[in-house]
Amino acid sequence: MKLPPLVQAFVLHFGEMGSRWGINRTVGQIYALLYVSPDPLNAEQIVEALGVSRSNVSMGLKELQAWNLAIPKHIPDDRRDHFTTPDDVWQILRTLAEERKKREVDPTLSVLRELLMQTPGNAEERHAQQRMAEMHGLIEQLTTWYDDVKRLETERLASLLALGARVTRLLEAKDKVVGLVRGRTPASARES
Amino acid sequence: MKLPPLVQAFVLHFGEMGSRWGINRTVGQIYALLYVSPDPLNAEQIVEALGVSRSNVSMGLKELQAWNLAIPKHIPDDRRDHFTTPDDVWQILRTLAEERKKREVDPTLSVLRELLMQTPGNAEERHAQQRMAEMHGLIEQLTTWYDDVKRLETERLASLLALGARVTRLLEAKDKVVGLVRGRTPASARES
DNA sequence: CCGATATTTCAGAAATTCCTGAAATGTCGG
DNA sequence: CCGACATTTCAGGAATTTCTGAAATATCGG
Repeated sequence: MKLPPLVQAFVLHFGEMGSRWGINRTVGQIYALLYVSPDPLNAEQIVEALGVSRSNVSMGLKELQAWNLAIPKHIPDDRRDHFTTPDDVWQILRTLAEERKKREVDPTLSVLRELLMQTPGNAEERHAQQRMAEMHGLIEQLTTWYDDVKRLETERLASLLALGARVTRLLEAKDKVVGLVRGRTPASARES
Repeated sequence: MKLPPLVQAFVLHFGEMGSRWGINRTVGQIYALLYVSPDPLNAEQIVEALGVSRSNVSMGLKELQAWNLAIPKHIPDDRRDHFTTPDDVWQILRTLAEERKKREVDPTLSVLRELLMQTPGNAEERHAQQRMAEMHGLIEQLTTWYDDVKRLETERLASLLALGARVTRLLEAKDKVVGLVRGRTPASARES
């Protein structure tokens, strides 16, 4: 691996973290490399930069594409595929959340739903089902919130984050002013 | 493994999902079993229920304790350690978020900080550092938000979620009424 | 259709992670 | 301190995942 020290450190770190994130080292490194590269890279360049096999890069790119974390950029007069990462980090965040939900949450939700349909055979099962219902309720609420938030464009999402928990304090005031808001700005009131 | 069908299905599912969550099958199964059990279980009971080795259970319990997802309950007149999961699912969510942040986010944040301190040697490194700065900014904002929200007690967190993205619409109204709110509720106005 | 180039597939080697049984260690009542 | 029981440690075998090189497939200009 021959890369500028700064880039190399970044790439190696992502390789290491990869395992904690459920992706393998090579995939993490490829992502990191594409992320900091000024221009799209082709597979051969990645091979040279990372010192891994061509086929490994091919598989890694395929996985990154499945995650929507690497996107092919066609370069004129060049048959080879070139790849970048989406450039808006907020978009990346959304993508990551979406994919992780799909892989890590949805299957559990569907299993829980199925198990909650069944009739418990005894007290032990009844208690288990009760606990499953609690978990199901939590996950449903989280995914509902997520579905709600994920459509926000970057700017609003950022300001929502910036507001953070202070929202709840604003909420305390909400009841006091909501009727007033409705009266003055019918358009925004309809949306709330 | 001899368990009521409902429990068994739940336990097996958590075992399968374990790998996607960065924990191993046994740990996932132990957690699931404790989660649905009406009473705390000791290691030997877990061995019987899951059909894995005693030492495996010992290691699994150790890991779950490190995650704060299994807590020892002392049972009078019994030398053996018994374990449960925290019972409030919202608390579990907080714990999970905290631990994942610690393992998956904090190390990256610290690497990024370090790399951003260094002086880039050329245009390529300068660009890389620029991208790292973007990522750093995003993560910082997320963790700030998280630190802000994590202290909320269950009830408020739930209502914050229930509100979801509708908050932003409320925000639009905020500017229009903020002076009014200030006049009526000085405390909440200071915070907005 | 051919030759040149690019990419993918895939069997098995390499690396890593998981799990077990045996031994070591810890803890308690007496 | 001893003996009974409970738990932890850990070396190495088992299982899984990752990676490679070779072969197969795809794509293009001519």
